[in-house]
Amino acid sequence: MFSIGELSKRTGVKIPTIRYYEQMGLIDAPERSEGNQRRYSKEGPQRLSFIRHSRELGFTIEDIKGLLELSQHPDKPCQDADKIAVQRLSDVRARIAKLRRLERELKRITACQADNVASCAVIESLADHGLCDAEH
Amino acid sequence: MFSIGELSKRTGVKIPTIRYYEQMGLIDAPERSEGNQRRYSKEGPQRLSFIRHSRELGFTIEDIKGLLELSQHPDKPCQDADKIAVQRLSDVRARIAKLRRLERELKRITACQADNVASCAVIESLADHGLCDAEH
DNA sequence: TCTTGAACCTCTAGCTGCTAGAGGGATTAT
DNA sequence: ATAATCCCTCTAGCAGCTAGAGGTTCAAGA
Repeated sequence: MFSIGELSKRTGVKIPTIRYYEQMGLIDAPERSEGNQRRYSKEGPQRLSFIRHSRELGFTIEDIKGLLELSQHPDKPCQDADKIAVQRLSDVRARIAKLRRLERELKRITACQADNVASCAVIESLADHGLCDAEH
Repeated sequence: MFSIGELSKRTGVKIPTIRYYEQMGLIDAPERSEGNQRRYSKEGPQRLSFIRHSRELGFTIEDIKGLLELSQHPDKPCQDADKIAVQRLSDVRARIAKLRRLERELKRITACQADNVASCAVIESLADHGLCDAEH
């Protein structure tokens, strides 16, 4: 049995965020002390770490709800979980591709040698999308 | 002189977004018709395209304010503009690096061959951060 | 000229995923 | 017993829009 502050320290999830997750239904409302303070058992950190890790990987709250639901039913086929992860993977790849294009353009832009804004590549490039290498 | 709908079509920026930019001070409040509707002149699309392009490159509204300010003063040195762009470039690179790590982990996770959730790598990996290749 | 329907207006509230603060009560160590 | 530190709920705020309500204006056809 430990407090929310303790749970926060163990998992690296901030206190208001823990309460937020509780409100969003990601974690069950824990028991309370006499004085109405949250008291977590040892399952607390596990579930919260799962959530934290998933969030770091970019899963949405809704995704995580689905994954948690699944993990409560160990006999279900894991295709659903896989589907969510595959979707995430393709999101991530798309974002990487897009950022690479941006990187290329920003690199070009920042190679600016002009002395003043009138002929500055940064401003010019932003004004004229037609100069871009790629679409975005 | 054209309407906000026309401006929206020409620039690809949605109507409420244009009004939002006006409110945020990115674009000047345009003239109005007799009946209080916005009427833009040919400078409208230029500035808005600049903004749109900048947003696509991930510049914040505040960044763009700075860049627009600069572009109004063509005799200023362009170091400031360059600084903003360089900062963006390093942001983008950091984001790419982070996403690459996520991609690697998701790829590993989605190679799940199990039949049911009990031994599914997706769930397991998310539960146990210790299995990660990298930090995040 | 009148009428219709599309486009426009302002204002408010909602989205995601938290985070910060106010104003108060509980717990813990000394 | 008291002080320091924690915790409680509730509300509001962040970015960058987006959606809706409820009402007005515009432009084109009859």
